[in-house]
Amino acid sequence: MSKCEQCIVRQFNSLKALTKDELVRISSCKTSKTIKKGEILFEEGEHINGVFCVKDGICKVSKMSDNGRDQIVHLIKKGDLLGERSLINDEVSNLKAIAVNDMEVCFIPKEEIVRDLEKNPKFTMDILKNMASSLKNADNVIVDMAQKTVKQRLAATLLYLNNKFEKDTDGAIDVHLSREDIANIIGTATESAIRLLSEFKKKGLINLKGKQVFILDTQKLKDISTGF
Amino acid sequence: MSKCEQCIVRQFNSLKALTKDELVRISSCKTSKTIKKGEILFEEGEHINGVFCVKDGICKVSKMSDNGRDQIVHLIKKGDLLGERSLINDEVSNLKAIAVNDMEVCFIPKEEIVRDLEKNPKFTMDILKNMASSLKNADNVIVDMAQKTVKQRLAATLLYLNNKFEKDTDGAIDVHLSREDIANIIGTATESAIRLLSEFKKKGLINLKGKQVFILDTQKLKDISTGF
DNA sequence: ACCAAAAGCTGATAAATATCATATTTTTAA
DNA sequence: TTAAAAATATGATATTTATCAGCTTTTGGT
Repeated sequence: MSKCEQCIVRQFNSLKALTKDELVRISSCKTSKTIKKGEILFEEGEHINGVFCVKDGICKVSKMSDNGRDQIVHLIKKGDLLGERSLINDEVSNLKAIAVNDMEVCFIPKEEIVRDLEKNPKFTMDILKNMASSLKNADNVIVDMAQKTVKQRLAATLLYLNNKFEKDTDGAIDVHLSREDIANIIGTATESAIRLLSEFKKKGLINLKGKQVFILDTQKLKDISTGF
Repeated sequence: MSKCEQCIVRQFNSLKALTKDELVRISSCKTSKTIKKGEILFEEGEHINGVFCVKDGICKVSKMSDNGRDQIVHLIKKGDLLGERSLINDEVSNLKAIAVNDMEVCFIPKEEIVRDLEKNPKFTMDILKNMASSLKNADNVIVDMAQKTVKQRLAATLLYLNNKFEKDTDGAIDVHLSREDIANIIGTATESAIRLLSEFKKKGLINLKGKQVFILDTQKLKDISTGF
C-alpha cells in the first residue's frame, strides 16, 4: 500500500493542505482501487461516504435527465478529488461516475477525513476555495448551455478538452471520448455532434482519427464559440 | 442603524453561525442601503469586497453571454446572502445583480467578515454547506438547460418560482418579473416565453394578469417539466 | 390626463436541432 | 478469424425555436 505522504498526486488537490500526521492517518485507512474502463465508481442515489483521489485515468461524471439522456457535467482527471460534497452533507449522490479509461484511485472514508475538515482550517479553506471556483464555473456553464448554439458549445467544449488534457504521442487530445460522450457534454443528439464534428473537420479546424481529436485552429474555434 | 444581534433575517443565512460578539462587531461596520427597483447592486467585473444580507426585496443575478443576452442564474430574496464568493477568492464578480423590486440590504465589508471565516469554524462550515448545496443545484440546472425543451424549462421555472416565493394577496406568485426576465431565466427568446405562457394559460395550467402569475395546476406543470 | 416609451402580444418565416432510417466502419467476444 | 454488436456516418424529414414585423396594451413621467 503506497503512502499518501509520498504521493505526488495530492499536491494537485486539497489534500496538500493536510499535515504530515494527518496524511499518515489517512494513509492507513485509505484503500487503493483499480477501475477498468467503463466501470462505475458510484451511481446516482448511492451514498459515497468518502472521497476519491485520482492517481491516474479519467472519469466522466454525469446525471440522467428526466427525458432519459445522460448529461456529462464534469470530467475528472489525474490529481483531482471526486466526491468532496459527500463530506459536507449526508445526502446521496445526484451524480454517476464512470471510468473513461483505466483508472488508479484511492478511496478515503468519510469518517476519517471529516475530522480534518473540522480541525484543520487550512484544509477547510482549500475545499472552500475549490467549491467557490466550481460554483463560478458552473454559472458560466449554465449561461453557455442556455444561450449558446450547439455549434458554439461544441467549439467551446473542444477548446476546454484541449486545455484540460495533455496531448498523446500523435498530438491528439489525450482523452478518447465516444461521439456519444461528446454529445452528452454539449447536450445534443449524437447525430448532431457527429455532423458538426465533420463540418469542423471539413473546414480544417480539427482533425479526426477514430476517437482521436486534433485541434488545428484554436483561434477559429474561439471565434465560433463566442459567436464572432 | 439597526443591530445585527436583533435582526431576525440572519436566522435564514450563514450569519446565524456567528457569535454575539462577532455580530456586535459586524453591526458596527455594516452599512444599510435602500435599493430601488431596477437599480444595480453590483456589476460584472466589479470587486464586490463584501456580502449583502437581504432584509427585504428581490434581486436577479445574471451574466451577459457572448452573444449579448443576459442569463439570469439566481433570484435572491429576503433572508439570503449575496456575494459570499467574494470572501473566498479575490476575483472580480462574473455576475451582475439588479433589484427586481425595492430592496433593503445590509452590506458587510469583506475585511470584517473574513476574520470570522478564519476563526469561527461553525460559520465556515455553514458557508461550506451552502456552497455544496448550491453546487448540487447548479449541476441540476446544467442538466435541465442542456436536456430540456423550452416548454419543459418554463414549466420547471414556474414551479420553482411558486415554491421559492410567497403568494400576494390575490394568490399570485409574489415576484413580478417581466416576460423578458422569465425568458432570461429559462434561456429563450422573449417571444417564445410569451407564446408558451399564453399556451399554458389557454390550457388552464396558469393564469396571467399583467405581471401576476397564478399557478393553477401544479401536477400538470410537473408532468410537462419532466417530459411525461 | 396625456403622451411617449416600454412591454406585451401574434403571425409569418427562417434557422437550428432532433428524429428516423439506413449504410458503413470499427470493436468485441466467442 | 469471424460473426455479431456497437459505434460512426449521412440523408431525409419533422419539430422546435429564433427572428422579424407590426400591432396593442401598459407604464411612467410631467
